[in-house]
Amino acid sequence: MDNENTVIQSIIEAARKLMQQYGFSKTTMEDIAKAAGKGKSTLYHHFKNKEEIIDEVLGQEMDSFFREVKQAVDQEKSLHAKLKTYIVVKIQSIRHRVNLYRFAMETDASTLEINTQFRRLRTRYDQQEANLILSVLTLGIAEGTLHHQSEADLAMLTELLVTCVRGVEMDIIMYNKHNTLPDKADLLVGVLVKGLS
Amino acid sequence: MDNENTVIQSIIEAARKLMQQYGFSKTTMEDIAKAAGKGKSTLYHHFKNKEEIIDEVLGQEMDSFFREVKQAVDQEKSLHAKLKTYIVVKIQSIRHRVNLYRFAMETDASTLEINTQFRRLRTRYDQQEANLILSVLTLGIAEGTLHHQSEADLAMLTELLVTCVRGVEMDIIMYNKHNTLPDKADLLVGVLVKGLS
Amino acid sequence: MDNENTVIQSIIEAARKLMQQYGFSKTTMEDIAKAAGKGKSTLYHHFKNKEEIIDEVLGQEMDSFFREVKQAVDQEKSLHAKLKTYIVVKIQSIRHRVNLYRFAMETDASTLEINTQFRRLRTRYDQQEANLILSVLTLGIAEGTLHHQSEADLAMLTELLVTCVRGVEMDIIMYNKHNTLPDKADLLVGVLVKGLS
Amino acid sequence: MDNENTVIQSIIEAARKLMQQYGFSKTTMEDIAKAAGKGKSTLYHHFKNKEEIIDEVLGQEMDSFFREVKQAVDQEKSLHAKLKTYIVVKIQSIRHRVNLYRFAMETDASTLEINTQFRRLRTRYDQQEANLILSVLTLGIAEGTLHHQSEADLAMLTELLVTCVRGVEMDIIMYNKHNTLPDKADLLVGVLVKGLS
DNA sequence: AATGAATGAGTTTTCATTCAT
DNA sequence: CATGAATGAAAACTCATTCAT
Repeated sequence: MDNENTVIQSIIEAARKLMQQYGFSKTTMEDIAKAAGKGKSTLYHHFKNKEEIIDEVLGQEMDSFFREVKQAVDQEKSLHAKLKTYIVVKIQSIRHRVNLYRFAMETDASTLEINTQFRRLRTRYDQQEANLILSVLTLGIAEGTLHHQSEADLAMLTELLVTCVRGVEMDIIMYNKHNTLPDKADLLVGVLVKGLS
Repeated sequence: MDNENTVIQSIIEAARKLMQQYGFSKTTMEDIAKAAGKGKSTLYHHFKNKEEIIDEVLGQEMDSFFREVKQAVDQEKSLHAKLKTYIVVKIQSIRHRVNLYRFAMETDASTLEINTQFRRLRTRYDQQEANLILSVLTLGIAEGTLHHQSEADLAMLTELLVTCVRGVEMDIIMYNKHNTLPDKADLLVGVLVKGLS
Repeated sequence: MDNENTVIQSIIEAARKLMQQYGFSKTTMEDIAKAAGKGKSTLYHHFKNKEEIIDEVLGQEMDSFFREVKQAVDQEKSLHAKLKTYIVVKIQSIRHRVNLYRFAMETDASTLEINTQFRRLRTRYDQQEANLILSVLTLGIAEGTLHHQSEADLAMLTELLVTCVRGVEMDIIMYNKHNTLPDKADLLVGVLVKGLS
Repeated sequence: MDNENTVIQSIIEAARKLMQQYGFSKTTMEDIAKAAGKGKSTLYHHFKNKEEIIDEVLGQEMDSFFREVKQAVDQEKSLHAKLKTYIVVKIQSIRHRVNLYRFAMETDASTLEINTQFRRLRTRYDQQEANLILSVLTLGIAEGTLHHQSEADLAMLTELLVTCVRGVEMDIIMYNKHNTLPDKADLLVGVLVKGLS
């Protein structure tokens, strides 16, 4: 039982490394098997097909991704610091996962099922993130940095903030522009906080 | 010669339609040939390979894309209106091109060359966009809505704005969340303008 | 020991159901194991290989098949009734076993051994059937419906009758034509009896 | 164009030989390609998939099969001779095609489409055969060997005859029992004609 | 200029069977 | 007895690209 998990985990581990480096479609079952030190057909003993491996890799990765971000944000005290940390750490975490992250886009008409599952994963993650940011903004209000807002407005602001940060993510993913990151994070937080206050 | 252009254009047209619908990798040379009413090997007479077709499709698409956005923005007068129009029209234009746009992500290690070319196209487009936004912001200063800024600061602001809008783009591309778009555009413009003033 | 038999029988039972539904080749060892509630490798404790399971399934099935037909024929009195019953019941019994029956044909060069074994089973069954029909014809002679015949002729007639009925079987197996069955059985029996008298 | 047919025909020819010898499922695309002196993927240039090759092989084979039988029957004059020839030649023709013929049975639940197409082929063949036998029986009536019959009865008799002969076919296909064939054909024809007169 | 023919190098998946515990 | 883990060998199918005409 413990062994079962070890084997499965070692396959996922191998898959994750390869997929991080080469992307999902370029990572073949053969590659994964070889990297895990197993026979190709052994993979099919533990997973129904490639899709199931991808799902597992993505699920684990997103969870650990969120944990990293949350932990870093939790350690900061002020609204400003928390928001900046959120942006910076999120981006840094993404940089190690660019290829996995790109997956969201590898979507074609024919891959609908993959995406269905992916969307589920993604939704779970987004929910967690929204909660995190919401609590940060609530703290900003308690702190006095932000005005008091209606619940609906807070939800909207949360969404807006996440949306803007997603723009920064994209700069990273698409252009590898991360040199100016801390400055841009500062500016973004400054503008948003001022704009929202 | 004129004929040559007609053929080439009909191939690109066919390729564009297919790629818009199914994405780049799922669109095969065979599909394109069939849709263009030509033999598969004919494509290779006019283009070196699939990559070259993709480049051409993307290039044309980006140009027309930029033209749409610029034209709409130019018709507005105030800073506020221009920015909102920029966001709204850009997003609308993207919606018709989601799969083409997604291309930026279909990247795997092995497809580096494609990306190199894509990056060139993308850079050209970004430059045009930056110029457009810069001129809008400059107008905002002339209008008195924004403070006067150093050239470096203006560049930074431009980039920030573009970055935030890219976040909205992503909401569309990844989640098809466009129902709240006009509201969100309003809010975003409001916050940014206030934050920047 | 008794337990051993229970396990074996439950495996065969599972195999039979699956093979009846999906045919021999499409029924995998995994399917059988799952249906029997056992591990895949457990099957190999009780049977040397898949072939041995097939043999057992076929053997049991043919025996029960013959028992059904014989029992029905024995209950009839006259030659005419017995022959008609023979055809009708045989066909009905086959209808529940179409996929098993089809097995005789799943033969490829590589499956020669399977067929060798199958031929043995089949021969045993055919012998029983020939005996049954022979006794029916003998009764027909005693009854006066048929002329007296030499032993060799009787054997030949038996074979002919079985052969013709096999044609009806095939109509069922290949075309599922069984709607006209009772009529055709009547006609066939009539023609044969008249032709033979 | 002529060349196209040559290539296609040579593929079918290769496929036919292999399938006649080894059966459909044991004949792989690779085998066919090798036998045709082509690359594996070339097959897919000319046929959509394995199924399409099988269909073509079967279609051609059935046509030539029917032609052989019809030609032989046409050469005979009397009802008796025609019927006997029908049986004997049909069986002989089948003997060269046993493995192809067996195909009808290679059916599993999953192979439904193949069978749909096969059923179409088979139906076409059966129709031709029924017409042939019908004309033979009509001749038997003209000849005075058979009583005059209603159209419906004639159809029924035709079907019965074909059905009985199918039994003989099966003896060949399943048991390779063809040594006693001519005698059995004589007997069968005798019994049927007497039974029908 | 146009194209039908050909293909190499992959890719996922299947399954009967063996082995270590 | 039982079984989870492992696998080799094969199979069907794909696709960008080249070549001869």
